[in-house]
Amino acid sequence: MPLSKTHSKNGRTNKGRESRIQREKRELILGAALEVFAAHGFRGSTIDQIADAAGMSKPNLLYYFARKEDIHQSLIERLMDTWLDPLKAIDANGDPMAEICAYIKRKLEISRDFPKESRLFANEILQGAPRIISMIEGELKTLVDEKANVIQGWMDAGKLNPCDPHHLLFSIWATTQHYADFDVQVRAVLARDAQGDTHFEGAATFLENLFCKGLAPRN
Amino acid sequence: MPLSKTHSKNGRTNKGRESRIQREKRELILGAALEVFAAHGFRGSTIDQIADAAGMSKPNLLYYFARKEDIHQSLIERLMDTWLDPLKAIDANGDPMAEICAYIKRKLEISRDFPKESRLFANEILQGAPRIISMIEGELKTLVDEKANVIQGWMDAGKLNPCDPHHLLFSIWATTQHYADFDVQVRAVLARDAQGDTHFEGAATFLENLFCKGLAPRN
Amino acid sequence: MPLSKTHSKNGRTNKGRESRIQREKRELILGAALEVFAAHGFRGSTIDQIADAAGMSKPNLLYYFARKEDIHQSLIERLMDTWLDPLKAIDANGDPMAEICAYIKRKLEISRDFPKESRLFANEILQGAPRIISMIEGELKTLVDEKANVIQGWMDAGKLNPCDPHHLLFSIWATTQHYADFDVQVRAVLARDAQGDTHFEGAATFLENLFCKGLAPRN
Amino acid sequence: MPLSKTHSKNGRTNKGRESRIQREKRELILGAALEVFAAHGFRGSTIDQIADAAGMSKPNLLYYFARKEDIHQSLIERLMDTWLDPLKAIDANGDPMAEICAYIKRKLEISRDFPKESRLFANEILQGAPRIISMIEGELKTLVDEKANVIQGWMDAGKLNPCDPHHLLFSIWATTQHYADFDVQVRAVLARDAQGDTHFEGAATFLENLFCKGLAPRN
DNA sequence: CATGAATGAGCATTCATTCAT
DNA sequence: TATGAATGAATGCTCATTCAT
Repeated sequence: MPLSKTHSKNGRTNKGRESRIQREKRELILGAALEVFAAHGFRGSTIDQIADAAGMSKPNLLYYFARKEDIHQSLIERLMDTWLDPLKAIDANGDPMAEICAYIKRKLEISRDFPKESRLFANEILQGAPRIISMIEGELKTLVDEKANVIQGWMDAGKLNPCDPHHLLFSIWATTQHYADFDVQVRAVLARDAQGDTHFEGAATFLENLFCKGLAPRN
Repeated sequence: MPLSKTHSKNGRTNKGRESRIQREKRELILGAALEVFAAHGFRGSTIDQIADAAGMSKPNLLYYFARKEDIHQSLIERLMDTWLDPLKAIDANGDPMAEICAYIKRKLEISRDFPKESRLFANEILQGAPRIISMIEGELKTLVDEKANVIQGWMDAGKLNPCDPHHLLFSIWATTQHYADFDVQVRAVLARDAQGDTHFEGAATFLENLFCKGLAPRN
Repeated sequence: MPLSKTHSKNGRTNKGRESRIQREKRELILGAALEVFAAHGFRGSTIDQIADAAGMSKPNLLYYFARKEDIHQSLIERLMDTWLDPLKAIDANGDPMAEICAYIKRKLEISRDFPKESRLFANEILQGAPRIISMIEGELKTLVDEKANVIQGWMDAGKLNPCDPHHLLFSIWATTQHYADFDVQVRAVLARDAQGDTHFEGAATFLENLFCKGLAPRN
Repeated sequence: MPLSKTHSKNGRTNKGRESRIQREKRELILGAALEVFAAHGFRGSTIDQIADAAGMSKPNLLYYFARKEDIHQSLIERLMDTWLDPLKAIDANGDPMAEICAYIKRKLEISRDFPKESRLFANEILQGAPRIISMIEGELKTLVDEKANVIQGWMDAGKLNPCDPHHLLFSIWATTQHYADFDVQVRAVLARDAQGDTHFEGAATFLENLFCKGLAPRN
């Protein structure tokens, strides 16, 4: 992760060496920023809010990240790993149904455990993905195409009911991320049934059933 | 005579009579605002952008809508109808599978034909739905509960494979709206296969298959 | 009273002929403007407020007075008459004490009956009298000097206790106008004793006593 | 650390500790603001004018006082002390005539030395005292009632010619403040006699005479 | 490292005034 | 006359960013 412009500008670049304290401060800021960005969007968030949430002064925050945009960029970048990992984990040699069910489960867990990350991502895509379009057209597309091939292979082998693998992935993304991105709506509609995160179990049951039924090969 | 606060302020409003020209201008503004709000969110949009998009001066725009928030409110209000209508159309006396398939189809058409509206809504929910939470907790929840009851009835009657009706609705919303809200990502991943709106047919086929299989009763 | 610029600009000047209707509308506007200007000052008042108070549209109001400043100017001009008249009425041939008491009484009546005019004047003076300084340095000063001479004459003749006639006039102005200009404060301090205008009687009694005692010649 | 809302917003205020520099800047601003507000009233004054007068940029000024209203409020608050102090100083155990004469003298000195404060106050009252009405109905009224009682006591004891103590106070206020509030008019009328502040001596002589005569008990 | 102070650019909104009908 | 519509110039305020210490 590159040091902020402030550093290089001062000619005091640490050449990759970052003290533990520095790293911790940057983590602190990123955590605060995630909270704020996920709640108000990029334009709707102010450096003041983030500095407040991080418990530091605005200029001090800007010492670690020279521009608001940089904080956002850092968040997005590390987000992409979280985002791609579950998909990467789909094992071409595993049992098709099990692999897909596991993927759904992992995605749902991410929605439950990292809803802010999900909303940050959704915000970014909604605005046209200005800052990550290249990553999407590159890394993500490559990975998706690869895994779609795997799934297609399974279908061709009669191990899965045939359908478009890309749309299958879209549906898994959509249904699982929905519980993070549309959280307020989900909770409002479920009302008292959605205290805490209990409704995630209902969601898991439902989605497993939906996709298993939909994908199980006819015998 | 304008409806905006600026004018009603003087208490000489014409009570709903609105000239054709006025109505057209207001439509023009709302169209431009939809474009802008959907792309940048409420806080990320400026009156200047909207005025530019509508081809008028900022003060002139404010002649029709006294505050930025008023424009947004107007859009949200008319959006809610578009949003609830398809759900309302689910007929308790219709054929269960047909009704649900038709609902999915309608929702998908909305994503194709009114993607900006969908993104406006998504933006709003993502930010915690500050301006529509009451509508969601009220009108929407009531309607959802009602239709969930209908679906539950169908399941109890053995006409549908039993599952949680609320999560079913969430999944339909998520999968269909995904094609509008995550449009850039969908197109980037599908690349040349997603020129125009052709991928919506693939989506329709896939979703129909998914939900039909998932819901078809075992006999 | 000159016609507004709008008229001359249009080349449709009525050459001093003003229809009854026109005159009435102008009166209507001036009345409304007096109310508004007295309450909020020149800069604090908007044409909208005045138009509202006058029950007409803003452009229509501006048809009669082309600029906000013109309305204010008209008010100030006619105010000066009201302002100078009581002073003019001091009769050099009258009984000194009676003349002065009558003057005080008239001034107090003006404060009671035309408080808005008084406040308009006070506002103008407070701001440095930008629009009427010439009138004050000219007409008013001349008149004051003249009457001060009359009073001085009375004193020289032993009919009044000698004192500075200018400061005497200032004190009469100050004490009487106070009940209009500082109306809120007077009422707040007197509280329930100042319902309606009843406290003006107390003021009259007090001031008559004060100035009579102060001016009565020692015998 | 600043006291203004902007800063307290983040909850990390230093609780009253204010650097010397800061205090000086705030004084600078208040001085400039007093000048401007006294001359144009609250609505008639712009932050730009004040910033200019204080020799700083508008945002910098807003760094010290987050809102225009805050500056005004600060001025009004410190004004109230200046305003009530002389009245408080009236000593129930002192010599009645001497006490009142001293009060008049103090009030006149305030008009001479703090004319802008007086005009600020007059401006506020003229506009209906929106921001200080509570202070007037509370603290001021209480104090006035108390001192009016003292004066009434003196009258009952035959030490002063009986009259309404409230109107007496009003008259003292009116006559003394007149030299600050109507300064332009006073100077214009006195013309060359009012160069500098020399006319304040004439005023003092006149007022002492007026009120002494008016209040001296008949023996 | 940390922060108080400063600022340019921007933004929503107001308002006097003009224009067209 | 009357008014709906339009606009340039403010005006209060925000905010990312910079500067100095």
